[in-house]
Amino acid sequence: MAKRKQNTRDRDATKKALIEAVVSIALRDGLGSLGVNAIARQAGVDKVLIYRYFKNLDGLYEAVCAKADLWWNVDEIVEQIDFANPATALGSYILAHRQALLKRPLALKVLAAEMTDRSPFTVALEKVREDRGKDLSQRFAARFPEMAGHGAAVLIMANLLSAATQYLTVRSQDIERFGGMHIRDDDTWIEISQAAKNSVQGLLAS
Amino acid sequence: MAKRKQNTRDRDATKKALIEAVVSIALRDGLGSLGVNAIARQAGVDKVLIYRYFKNLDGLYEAVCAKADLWWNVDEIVEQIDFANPATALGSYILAHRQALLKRPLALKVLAAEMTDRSPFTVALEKVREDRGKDLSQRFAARFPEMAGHGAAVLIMANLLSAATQYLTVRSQDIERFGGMHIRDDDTWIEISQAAKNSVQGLLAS
DNA sequence: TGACTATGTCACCGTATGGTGACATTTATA
DNA sequence: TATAAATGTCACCATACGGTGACATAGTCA
Repeated sequence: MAKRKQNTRDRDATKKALIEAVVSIALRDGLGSLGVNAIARQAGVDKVLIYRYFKNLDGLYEAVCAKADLWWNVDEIVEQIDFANPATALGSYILAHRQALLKRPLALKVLAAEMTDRSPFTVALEKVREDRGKDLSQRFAARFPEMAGHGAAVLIMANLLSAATQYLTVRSQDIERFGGMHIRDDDTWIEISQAAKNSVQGLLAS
Repeated sequence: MAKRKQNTRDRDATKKALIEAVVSIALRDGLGSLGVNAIARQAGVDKVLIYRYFKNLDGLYEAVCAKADLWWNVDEIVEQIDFANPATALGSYILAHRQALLKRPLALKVLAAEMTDRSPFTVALEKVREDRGKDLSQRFAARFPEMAGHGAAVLIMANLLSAATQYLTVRSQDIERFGGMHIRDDDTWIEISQAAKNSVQGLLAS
């Protein structure tokens, strides 16, 4: 279990071991299982060093957040979006959003934990998510000025579909089906993307 | 804090006090704060009675689930739905779904907790939710046979919108906004319902 | 009444937690 | 080289947890 540290006295290495221990426990058992004792044990280090080097558990958590990429980069999303028209863009965004989340298991754990607890992890996620969200929606608005004419309906649908994608992607880590849909299958998500595209298309045609 | 029980020796009253203590703690602090000591303290009863009368914490939880209504009744939803056409039906379902959840704060807590933990609460919720969901979708299918012609797209959109409603309603207990939408305002949800209705209408027209 | 059960109180155990102070040893500085 | 700081180990504290056995008292039934 414990990554034994030999006699090496290296502050940076110890801090790194602690940070990695946090991530490893969070991924294995969830953020709820984090604690000084468990983290120190996992890092193979005395727990007192957490207080010495990070002052707090929260200080350690903040250090983890600073090193982890908790959310997608806008460019990473944009380059997977088909900007042919607003509808196809939104359909492909769903798939890109889901893939970006799946690439970040820590983000999935934080998204799950933020439903019940507030921690440095969740506040860090809130912040970066809000920034990226605004950035992305601005890029959408810039490419599709015609969307403004249709009121807020398209924006609302985008938010709804984004929320659903987030929720179902997190849940798909634990459950197989939601309302009959096999939310772990890529095929299902292609159908979801298509249905969303067609819906928004109908919305714009009206 | 502790609801003092006087000298009354009444097994049923004690069991009731324990059950109510579970609910009260769950609503105040979340399911994660439940434990023998806290529950017994809240009920003003010795913790050993939990083991005597319910065998386990899980036994007590199951008793709580048996008495609580963790999910909406289908009739309660159906009577608020406008079955004029599939699109308006789905739009009104969103509002009915949200209202039914808001009426059940314990359901909201369980929905939040099931993201990170599995407990008798979450399995009970899973079961009743699945049953009611199937029932409701059958009623939809019976009233709108024309939906079958449009493939699974409408069903998929119904599931997505249901997931989004569930997620955003739970989150609205803790946060004010999601992607710029004020998810606590009833006005916002009317707009959401309208956007969803128009989307599905467009989907059926295509 | 007497015996027995049901109900409830209390003290206690082992374990784990978050947190702190005292000590040892390595490294760097004067 | 002598001194001080940095790094790490260890023992310990108070608290809370889940869980159990021993005991007191109220109700019930023969």
